[in-house]
Amino acid sequence: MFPLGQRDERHELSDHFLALANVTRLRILERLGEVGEESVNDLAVYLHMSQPRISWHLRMLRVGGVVRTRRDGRQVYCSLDVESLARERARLDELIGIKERMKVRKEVGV
Amino acid sequence: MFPLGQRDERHELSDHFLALANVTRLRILERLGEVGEESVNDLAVYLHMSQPRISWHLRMLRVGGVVRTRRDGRQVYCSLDVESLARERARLDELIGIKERMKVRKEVGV
DNA sequence: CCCATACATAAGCAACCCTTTATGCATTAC
DNA sequence: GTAATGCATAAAGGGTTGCTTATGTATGGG
Repeated sequence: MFPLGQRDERHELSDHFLALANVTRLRILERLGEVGEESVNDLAVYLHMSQPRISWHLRMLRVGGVVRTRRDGRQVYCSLDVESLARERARLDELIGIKERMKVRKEVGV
Repeated sequence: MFPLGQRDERHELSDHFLALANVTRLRILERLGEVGEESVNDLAVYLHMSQPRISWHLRMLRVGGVVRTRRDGRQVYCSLDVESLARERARLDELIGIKERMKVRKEVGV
C-alpha cells in the first residue's frame, strides 16, 4: 500500500548487513559462489560445522536477503540471492550516494 | 610483507559489514552523505543523541572502514570513506561473484 | 505403518553489542 | 596559569548474537 518508511527501510538494510557481518556466513557465501547451489548438510560437511549451526546462519542469511533456499525432497538447497543483494546495495547507494551527488549538483548550480 | 590470508580478509569484511549493520550508524551515514562533513557534536545534536553514543558508533564506522575523521582544532570532522567503501564492496564481489563467473566460464568451456 | 534421513527449532550459556553515566584527555580562550 | 569546549574512553547493565546439545518436524524408503 504505502512505500516503506525510512525507519523500516533502514532496519531492513541493517538486517541485510548484519547477515554479511560474520566470518562463518561469509564462508558460506564463498562456498555458494563457487558451487552455485548446495544442500544444508553438504555445507555443514564442507565447513566442518554442526548442522544446527549452519541452519542458524542460513536463517540470518535468508532474513537478510542474502541467500534463498528451495526444497527438493528431503534436502534444502541454498544459493545466493543475487537480485536481493543488488537491491540492498542500491538502497545503500541511495541512502548515502545519491544525496551526495545532488548536493554537488546544487553547488554546481544544476 | 605478506598479503592478507583469507582468514583475515574475511574478518575485515565482517567488521566492515558490522559497521553498516545498525540503524543509528546508517542514519549517521545518511547525514554525512547529505552534508559531506560534520563534527561529532553537530552529529549528536542533529540526531538527538548523546555525544558518547555518537563517538562509540563513529569508532565502529572508522574500524570498519566506512568513515574517516580529521581533527581541526577542537573539533573532529567526519566524512564517508568512499574509497574504502568501494574497496570492501569489491572484496565481497571477489569473494562471491568472480568465482561464480569463473564457474560459468568453465561450463561454457572458455 | 515404522524407520531413517534432512533440516529446523528450543534451551542454556558465553561473548559481544549498545546504551547511559561518569571520567579523562586534548585544544582553545581568558 | 585556570576555565571551558570537544571528543574519547571506562564501567555497568540489558539485550542480542552465536554456539552446543537435545528435541521436533517433514520427506522418503521399507
